[in-house]
Amino acid sequence: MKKILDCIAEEMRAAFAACVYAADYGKVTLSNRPDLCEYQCNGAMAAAKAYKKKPIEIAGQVTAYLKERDGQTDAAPSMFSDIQAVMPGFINLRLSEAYLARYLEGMRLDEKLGAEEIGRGDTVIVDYGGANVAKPLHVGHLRPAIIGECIKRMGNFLGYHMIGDVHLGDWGLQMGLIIEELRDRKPDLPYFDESFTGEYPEEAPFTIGELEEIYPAASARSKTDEAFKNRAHEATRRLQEGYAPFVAVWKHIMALSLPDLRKNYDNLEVYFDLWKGESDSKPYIPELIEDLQKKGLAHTSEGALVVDIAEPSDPKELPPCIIRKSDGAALYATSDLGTIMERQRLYAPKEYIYITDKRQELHFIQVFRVARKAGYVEPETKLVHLMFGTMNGKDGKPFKTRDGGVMRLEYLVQEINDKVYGRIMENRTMGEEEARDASRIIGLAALKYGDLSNQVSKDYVFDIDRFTSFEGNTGPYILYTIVRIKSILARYEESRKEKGGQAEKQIRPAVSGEEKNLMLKLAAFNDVVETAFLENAPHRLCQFIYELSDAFGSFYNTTMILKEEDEEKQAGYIALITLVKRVLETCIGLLGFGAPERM
RNA sequence: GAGUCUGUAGCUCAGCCGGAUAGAGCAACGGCCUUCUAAGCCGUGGGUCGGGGGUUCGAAUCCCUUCAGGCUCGCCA
Repeated sequence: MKKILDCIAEEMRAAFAACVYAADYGKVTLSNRPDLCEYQCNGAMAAAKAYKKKPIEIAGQVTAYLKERDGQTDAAPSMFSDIQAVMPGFINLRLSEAYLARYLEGMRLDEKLGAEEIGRGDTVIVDYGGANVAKPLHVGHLRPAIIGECIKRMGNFLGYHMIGDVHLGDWGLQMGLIIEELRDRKPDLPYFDESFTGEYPEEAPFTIGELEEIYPAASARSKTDEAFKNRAHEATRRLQEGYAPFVAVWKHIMALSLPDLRKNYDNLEVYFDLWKGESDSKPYIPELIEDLQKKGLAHTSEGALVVDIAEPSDPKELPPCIIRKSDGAALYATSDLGTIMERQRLYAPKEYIYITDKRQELHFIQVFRVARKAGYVEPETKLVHLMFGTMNGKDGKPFKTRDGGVMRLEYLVQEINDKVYGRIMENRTMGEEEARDASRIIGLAALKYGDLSNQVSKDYVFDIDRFTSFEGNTGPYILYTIVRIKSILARYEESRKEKGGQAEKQIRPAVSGEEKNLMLKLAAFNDVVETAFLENAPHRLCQFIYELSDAFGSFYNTTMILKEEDEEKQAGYIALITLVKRVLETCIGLLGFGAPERM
């Protein structure tokens, strides 16, 4: 469906054109003065300069034309209930109730609620997750997972073919660190016996628990123990070369880690289409390096193989992209470039979206420039680095546990669920099992909404108490709105069974200000989803459903739906709140969570 | 040091490709439950949009400058 703003703008453009002004001045926006109007056009003021007239004069002409023409074109209801030219040159508009009802009826009958499939099946790779194997998910993995999942769902909804890749960190230095730490702890393992020729055991010689302890220990040690660090680099290089014993250890690590990571992502309702990792770029690396050399892009510098990416227009000269270290090992940029080669061959995406911490900005500038210079992507392929800000604690510093450590995601999720459970039990009578289920659903909403309602690129304060609050602009508040609608609809259906009656459920023109306001909000849905996706801005979707919930709250408070005696009117209300429910449920689905039956 | 991002109510945040009186939520205060979930709704108070210049009929928004903070600046990812 055409967006409501475009419908109005079309009329406005025609009016400007008919008054012999450029149609482009007929741009319409949502009003920022709801007390004066619902939509506004400021084009007359912009046109005033170009045509050397007073803005109000132009606004007056356009307004007069619109008033004359509106509603006379065909059998359709007239679009406006009020059109006014106001000093200095605003054109203020109100939509007619009949027109608005007809628009919403169109939405109601549309499976996609009026959203257009702008994606046309284009493939988009979303690289999010970025978990490291051998390391439990911690709070640092939360933002990419939540944001990426939302971007992916929005894209799919809009008709793109979104491919989400977890893209594990499974090929870098951390593997070397683990191998060497393991050697020191269990030197008798056959992997460390150069002369061993037998079969390596199928069972891993360590548990997931040990692994989770080994990595941080090794990582800390490498910062003070130079010799150990060098061994880790050497082990990393040998693993990348395919040294069989290390590959065997690597396979053990993968086998233990993957199910654990998957379980944790499942708990967050984050689902990847691909479980690839940096190691999958391995087959492409020799070719990558050879090609970069052949094209004359790569050269040796300080012992490493680098590609210059600096451009004269850069405000500061950027360092070259290192694709092979002086010890011969591959690194981050190498695997990302190899991965691009693979993705081009397997999926040929129209767009790549990488979701990482903003500290990686330079890395992606480098990788993107190399990919373009070497022609690994089409010139028109979009390469997007969606970078997110830091998740801070209430003190404004990066979020830590009470004792200053990094918090495991599992524990964080558990803490939130417990808080929500506590709140449910204070206020509601609900069985233990139902309350537990509900607190999982509500907890996830609290967590995701708390994150997504902030602008992606900015740092934000992660405040569990605020997020799990059931009041104000929170996930639980949105769910509460949905639950109340469900409750009304269930009661309505029950009473239909008893009394019969079959008034047609269709959207009727608003009879109150609250109802109209609710309808106006609903009408913005397709515009909002599209903008939220195109701008990679989930917070817009959050803001929208908050405003929609708020508008529903006012309507709910002033309109007794189940007590309404006029059956047709009541059926109209039911159609309207059913639509509100569908829009809200669709939006939270895109944000990545669902609603319980009761709360 | 250079580059870059951020600075809006006591707190947490919207608004930022220029438009009318800068919006929410929390916290504070005051109303509304014999009626669909009051985890709700309605209202009140609260602002030098970090400071200073400039462009413009009009600036939180664009430009310059300055202060404060974050992040980045070749072999980690």
